[in-house]
Amino acid sequence: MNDPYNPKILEKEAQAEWDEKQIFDIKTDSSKEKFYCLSMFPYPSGTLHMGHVRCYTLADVIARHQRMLGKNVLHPIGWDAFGMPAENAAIQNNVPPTQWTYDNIAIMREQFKSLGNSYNWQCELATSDPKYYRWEQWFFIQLFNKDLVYKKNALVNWDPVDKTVLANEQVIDGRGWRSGALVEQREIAQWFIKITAYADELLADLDQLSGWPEQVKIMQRNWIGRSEGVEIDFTLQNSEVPIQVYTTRPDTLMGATYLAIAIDHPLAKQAAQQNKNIAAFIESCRKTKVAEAELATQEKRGIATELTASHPITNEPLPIWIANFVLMEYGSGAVMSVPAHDQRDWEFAQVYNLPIKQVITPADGSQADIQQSAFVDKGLLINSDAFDGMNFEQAFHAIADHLSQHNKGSRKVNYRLRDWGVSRQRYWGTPIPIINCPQCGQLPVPEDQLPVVLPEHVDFKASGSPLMSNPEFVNTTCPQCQGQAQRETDTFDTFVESSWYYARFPCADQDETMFDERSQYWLPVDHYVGGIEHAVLHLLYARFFCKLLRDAGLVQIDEPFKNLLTQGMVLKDGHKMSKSKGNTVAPEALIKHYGADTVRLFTVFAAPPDQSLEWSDQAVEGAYRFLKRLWSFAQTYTSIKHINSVYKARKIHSDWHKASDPQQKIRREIHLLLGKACYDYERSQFNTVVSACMKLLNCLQETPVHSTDQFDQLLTHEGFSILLRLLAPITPHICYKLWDELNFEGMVIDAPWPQVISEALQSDTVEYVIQVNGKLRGHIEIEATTDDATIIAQVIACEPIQPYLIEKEIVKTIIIKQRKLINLVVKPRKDS
RNA sequence: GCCGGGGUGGCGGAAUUGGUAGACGCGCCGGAUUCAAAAUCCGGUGAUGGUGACAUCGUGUGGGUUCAAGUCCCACCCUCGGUACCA
Repeated sequence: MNDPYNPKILEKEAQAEWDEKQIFDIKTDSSKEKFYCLSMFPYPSGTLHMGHVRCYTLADVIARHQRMLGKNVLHPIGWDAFGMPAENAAIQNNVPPTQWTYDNIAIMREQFKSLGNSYNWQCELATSDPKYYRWEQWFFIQLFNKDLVYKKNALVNWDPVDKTVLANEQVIDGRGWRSGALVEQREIAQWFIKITAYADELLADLDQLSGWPEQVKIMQRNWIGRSEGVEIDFTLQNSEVPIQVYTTRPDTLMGATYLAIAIDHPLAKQAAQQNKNIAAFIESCRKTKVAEAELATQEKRGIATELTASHPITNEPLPIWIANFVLMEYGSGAVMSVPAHDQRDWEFAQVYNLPIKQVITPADGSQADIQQSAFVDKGLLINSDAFDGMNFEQAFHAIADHLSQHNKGSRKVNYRLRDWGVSRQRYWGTPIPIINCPQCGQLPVPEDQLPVVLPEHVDFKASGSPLMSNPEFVNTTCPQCQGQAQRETDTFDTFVESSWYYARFPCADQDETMFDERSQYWLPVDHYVGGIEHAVLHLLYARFFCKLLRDAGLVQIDEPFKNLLTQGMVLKDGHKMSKSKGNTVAPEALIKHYGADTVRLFTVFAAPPDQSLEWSDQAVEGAYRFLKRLWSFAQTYTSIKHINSVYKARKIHSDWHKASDPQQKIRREIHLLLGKACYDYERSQFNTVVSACMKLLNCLQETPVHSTDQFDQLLTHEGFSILLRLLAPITPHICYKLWDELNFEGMVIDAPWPQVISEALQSDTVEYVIQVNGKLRGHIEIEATTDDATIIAQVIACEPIQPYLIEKEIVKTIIIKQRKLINLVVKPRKDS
């Protein structure tokens, strides 16, 4: 304790002590409320980066805080172990993905341990472990049997040189990242899970997630994109089958001047067979990657077909165009184009000289200039025969009714959300447990043959998926006819594994069932921590899976994550840290140099959790300095070691009211700061918790060193015990050590959370801010019990504001904000 | 393009949600200590004008509401995340 602060030794000792006492082992304790704290498990990419450190520190702060609040805490960690990087490493360095992945896990596990996180290591799991993914395969088969999965064609990025499917990330400026070849869209058969069957529930249940950030809920709502509209049948000349179009603006139907269909629409494909120009156009549109951002920003192009549709009301002929901006995945892959009232249609009509017919006019009687741009607001109908004069609502219903009466359309709820394509043409993932039999079709692998294990030795050099070129894996027998059959060689999207891991942690060792009673006890996750980049995909899939699991009777909850903390990015020089930008900071070196507590303190203090964090070497130094100050302060006050023995049982001295004014003031300040810190813990704003702790230390340092005054000693005792407990979740090692050294009772992590003592906060006077015309002009100390009239009298009489009231000013209004502020609204005298 | 964040001193950020803008920390400046440096400690630090008390301006830009706006409303700019095969 006389030595300088030495985190290297101190932290190792603390961690060894926690290990030895097994304080983070899971305990079933019915006397305590359970609290499941979870951080999004990492992909084992090699070593921890600062983004990891931030996420896992925040989660650890929450877990330790909840534990100190008296809860029984589960705080597991595992590995999202399947993914592309392992496969890439295998190709580049000739290392098997299994080895690469498990080597990385070993490194990162040690790094996690050096951070001192309070994990339940018994729960550790890796998704690449057959013991894990066998339940995923099993569950997929349950979904298959319930008709919740299906196979259909979907587009992928195709590298014509490497002859592989590319991820969007692997397409750089329209070219394959390795071959440099221009990518093409290609249709292949893939498995889908029917998330759209749950669209309504996924949308509705967002309302019950009061512990989620509003922005995440809004993003999910928009992603699901429920809309109410009308599906309209446009009859096709020379065809029995009508072309279906979905619109949310049936009121503009009379202004439709052409139809636009996606390049993948069956009619477009048909047209391409008969017309070389159309075929060439479609071919040229395919030379782009499959990404919404790409489609939405590219130049809008189209080509006319020889097809014509009839307007469902007027029977006017409408030309059909093929356009690169119409999405096959949304609606029916065809839209009615109303250039007067849709900006995209308007621009398209300008380029291709298509007619623009105005049918909506502003409701306020003004004129819309549709020569300049589309008028997209809702308004009153014109040029629409029987519907003229109607507003949006009236027209919506009148036109919808008209169409359904004539069998030409009906009201329809539509979603932007699409079914989840889970097939990946890759090796390092969970094999999809399906057998394709030439006689019997697609059959699930019998449950007693699970898991379908990923073969270890495969050829990464062969084209296509490595599994496809592995005959021992591919060839099997049909479970139905016992004939020759082939296994599915695609693997699952890795989002499938991360959609249910939270429920598996409590029973990771369970080989008999997917989940057991331990999962039921711990679920739902009480606080989930992870990056904002997962706001939609992962968090929506995980919610979806929870509902699938519930409907299969496997869990008893509707939603998996009660509270959500989405942490921001870690940036350096304004950019996301990444190897490619060369701006990474390795946490390992920092931990070696400063210790884990400093790294933890910095990441917590530097920014509010939900916002991006700008890296600063100097601020790390500052965090270190604070811990050194804390350490040397404790050394100065080794006298409280003695006091703590004396005061152990007596937290509050009954004679406290006899303490001096300065002493009372310091104690008041301590408890105000404690209140602030507790409030900020509750709202997960940990950066200001640290700030309050720094102020608290500054405040304690105002008490004379080695004072023999009993009240000074009491202040030091109480203040320091509060400070150590407030800091313990953030910098657990130094707090553990100091608590022990200074003879406080037990371990700090087992100490009761400090409580604000209202008696300490009491004050006889209130300081009011005085404003004149909203500008700060002074302060006044007023007895707390004073009534408003007296307060006003005192304020008007008080010295500092006199210059603002003399002669030319008269008081017009007085605003009083109780216990806070008085604003005198004054104006010049008329005669001055 | 679309959806969602963010923009406050030299820097990270604070402002208990409409009530003292800049807490806390970093950096910088000055001082103490030291042979010297590091470390540590003390003081100062939004801008402009003034010797000074003080005054005026000031939260991305432009408008608006209000006794009072970083906070609410309208329009815009920049930037970050997501955009369904990165995880």
